[in-house]
Amino acid sequence: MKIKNDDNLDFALILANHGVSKTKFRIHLLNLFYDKESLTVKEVMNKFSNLINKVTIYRALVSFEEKGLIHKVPSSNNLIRYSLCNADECSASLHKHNHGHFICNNCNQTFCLENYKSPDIMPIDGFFINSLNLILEGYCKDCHLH
Amino acid sequence: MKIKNDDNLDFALILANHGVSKTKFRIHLLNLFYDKESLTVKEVMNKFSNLINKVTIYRALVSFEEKGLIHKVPSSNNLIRYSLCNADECSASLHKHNHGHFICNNCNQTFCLENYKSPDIMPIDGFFINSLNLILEGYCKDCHLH
DNA sequence: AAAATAACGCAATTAGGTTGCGTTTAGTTC
DNA sequence: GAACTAAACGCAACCTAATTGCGTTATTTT
Repeated sequence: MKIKNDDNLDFALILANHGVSKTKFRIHLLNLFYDKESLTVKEVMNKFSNLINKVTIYRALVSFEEKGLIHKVPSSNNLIRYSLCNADECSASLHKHNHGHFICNNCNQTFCLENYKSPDIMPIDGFFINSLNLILEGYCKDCHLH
Repeated sequence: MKIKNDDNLDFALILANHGVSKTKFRIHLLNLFYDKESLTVKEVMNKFSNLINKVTIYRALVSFEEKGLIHKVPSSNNLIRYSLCNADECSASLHKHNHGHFICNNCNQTFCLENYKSPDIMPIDGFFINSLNLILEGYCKDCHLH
């Protein structure tokens, strides 16, 4: 289950525990990830009303990823998309969700599909698996009628 | 199972049956897809020794996709990647594979993981699903030792 | 509080992907 | 199979996402 930020989490503390600098921007960015299923750089820029330089966003996302806070989500629309790691399923080197994610081909929003279960990760000879993602794509309700 | 081109397939005929022009390039391109699990534009360019203009490749891929010959495969490295449709599982509007695909984060090669089974597609209210992909990422044997 | 380290913003650059248009090739009709 | 139509092709230019370098500012460490 996704943790909501009405749990009154201390985002600065979470950053510290992961060895990430506690700048105002990065605290707010982490907060964002607890609200949204997944985010692209563009979405983050919009959330900050374009007041934050895009380079800063790119570097913060890379830093979060390196420290195991977030992980990339594959998609067909060639945009880098990140999602929050959850302690139950993600480790520093192995990322997964137990459910599928739906990405709208029009508005690019992402939704959790709890009904779609991901298979468990099992080792396979010759492959060093870092992540497992079950990706569904199509159109969400709002975009279907366009 | 993946059909191999030692089945002596008539690629020109397959193109014709899908309403795609049978140019020399497109016949060879389709042939390529029967050899390789999935392809990016870059990989196609290399296969043709950069003799084919990239625009031609992009447009051929879009055409193949529109006519239901290939479909996009999501990945985290923001590259457009296509894979051959198989008649068993893909229709014009709904694409899936019954097994997972492994993408190497280093060499970008793709491998079928038949041991990983994709869940069946089931309709969900408010979502119009076009594709389902089970994506595993990491490093292949060759790239792990770098 | 001072020194060391990392984040930030700006400008410039790279790279994947797209568009317009004139030319060539494939498909169609007689 | 010659003439016409439609689509594919190649080139140049363009767009947008992502990256790099570097001087400045903020954070972390001691």
